[in-house]
Amino acid sequence: MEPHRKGDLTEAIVIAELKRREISVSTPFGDNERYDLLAEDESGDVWKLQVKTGGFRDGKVLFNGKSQHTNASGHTYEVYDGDVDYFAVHCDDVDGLYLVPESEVGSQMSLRIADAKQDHRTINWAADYDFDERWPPEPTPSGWRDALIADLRERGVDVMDARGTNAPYDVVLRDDADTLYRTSLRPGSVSGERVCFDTGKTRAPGPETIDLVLVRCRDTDETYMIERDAYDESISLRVEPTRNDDRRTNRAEEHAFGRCWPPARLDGRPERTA
DNA sequence: TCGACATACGTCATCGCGTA
DNA sequence: TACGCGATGACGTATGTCGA
Repeated sequence: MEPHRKGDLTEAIVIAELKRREISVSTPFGDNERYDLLAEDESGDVWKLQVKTGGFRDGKVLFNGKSQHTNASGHTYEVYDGDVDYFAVHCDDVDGLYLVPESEVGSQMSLRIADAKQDHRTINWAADYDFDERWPPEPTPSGWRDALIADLRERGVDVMDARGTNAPYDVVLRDDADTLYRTSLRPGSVSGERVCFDTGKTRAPGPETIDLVLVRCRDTDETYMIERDAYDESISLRVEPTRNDDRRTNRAEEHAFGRCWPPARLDGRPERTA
């Protein structure tokens, strides 16, 4: 099978495997993201997965931890380097699904299934990376949600935590004028010069239930604020200016929380006061 | 319309290094 | 010294965008 189709087939298989385990899966729109899937665990954390086809050779499942591009000077290779959280590796030959942290993968990795002729401490045993053993992943050590809420309170923002309720938002923010804002909190990262985050469309918290989205970007160490009705299904915030500046371009710096808070009165909404 | 260049994908070979 | 892993890079494929 031609490689590109094989990659698509593996992606389809992984999606099916995740759905079979009742894991919520989203796929990025278009072909411009470095990750293949977004998977959400039971706690609501969203993980960027890069699907890889594993080849079975010499008792090992082999896969590459880099992407390859072609440019004028020939082929170039790029490691994911934080652009994804985990590799979801599927090997058709052994019908195995493995979850490997991006940080543990260099340009290539092999997961040993068969016994080696020689015991070696560098051997990566496939059983240690079995998907069912590894899912759900460990929460991010920083506890980005708590850190974000603490940061907001440090800025003097009144934050009411809505976790544990059935509310479609994570927190409610109150400004100095006692106006309340139903707010969704999202982790974000920089990919392709844009701040990427799960826009939440899979869980359908639209403008009718959410006023603001706060994105905590680990790469820029910045919190961005977006009014929910500023986009329909998705929005991207450019970290670097484009060559041809366009007024439609959403610049990340213009959404920095410190610059945007408190929000302008949301048009067409009844004023909500405490 | 077409070529250049960009985004992806997997396979394979070779080499260096660490370890038993 | 043999073995095993990881790094590197050449090679093949498909598809989309953009400008001449």
